[in-house]
Amino acid sequence: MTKKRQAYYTCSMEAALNVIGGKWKLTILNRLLTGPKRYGELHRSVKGITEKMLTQQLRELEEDQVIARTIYPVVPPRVEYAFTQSGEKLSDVFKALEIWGSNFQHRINPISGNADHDKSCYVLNEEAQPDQLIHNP
Amino acid sequence: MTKKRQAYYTCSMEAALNVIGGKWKLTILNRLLTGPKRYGELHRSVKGITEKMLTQQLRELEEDQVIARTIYPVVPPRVEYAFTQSGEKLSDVFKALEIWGSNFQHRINPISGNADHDKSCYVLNEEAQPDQLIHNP
DNA sequence: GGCATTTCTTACAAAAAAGTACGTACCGAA
DNA sequence: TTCGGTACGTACTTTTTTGTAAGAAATGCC
Repeated sequence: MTKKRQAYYTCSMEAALNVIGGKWKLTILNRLLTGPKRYGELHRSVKGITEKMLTQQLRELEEDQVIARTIYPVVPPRVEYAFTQSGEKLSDVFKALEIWGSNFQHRINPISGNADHDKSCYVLNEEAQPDQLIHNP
Repeated sequence: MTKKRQAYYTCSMEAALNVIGGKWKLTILNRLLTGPKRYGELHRSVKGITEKMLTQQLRELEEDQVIARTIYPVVPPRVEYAFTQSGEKLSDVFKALEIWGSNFQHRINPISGNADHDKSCYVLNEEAQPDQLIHNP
């Protein structure tokens, strides 16, 4: 999402989605939930992402003040990314998303457990119980 | 988002984002928060959206069982869209998004009030107070 | 000097999403 | 018989996003 990155929205939710949207943003932020991470760690952790994409998404998140970038003046370079105060507040959104998404998954695909669930993904402690199947009347 | 619409995800959040993501989804769902809406109503309400996009997004939301489509066999046709049970649960996510997005907006652009705020947007009753500005140390 | 390590850039190509423009069906009313 | 209103569908173009591949800087170590 090299998105327009406009500063004005007609709706707060759209603003939020612009920050969170994009193919890798949630996954990256997810990794940061367990604490600050180095560029390389993120790169290994978010599997499939290219360096270009990682850098780009991190820049955007930084621009949106969701994460902060700390450069240690060493060689080879060491750069760490961590949530800002504002970014940490996103955890509420994450929790809601996680709960709903979990239910959604169970509904769409009730058989498969979490067989191929990404272990490095943030998961709620509380068991998010799948709700019953909804049948179209 | 004619997205891949894959059924398996490694992360519930990604699943959720796939349902919610896309340029118009949130806006459309937002409108449905105040009750079932007809196709035409949505078209007028979600300003800027084309009929093709509206139809497409509605189809995807329906496919994901977030909304339900009711056809009344009359002429001219009357079609209504409404949240499913599952879709209604998204309101938690909306609330979290709305709160966070609102704070985000105030932080990014603290001066402008809600001058050009879309009146047909769902807004929380409770005042979402902007948090203080965060300065990069 | 040449190499390794880490964190990025940049130019270019491919894929995905969104937009444009126009067409269709239905049936009652004029 | 043509027209109006509603809810779409479809072919094609444009824009946006993502991916590929390569390079670059800084410095300690062999």
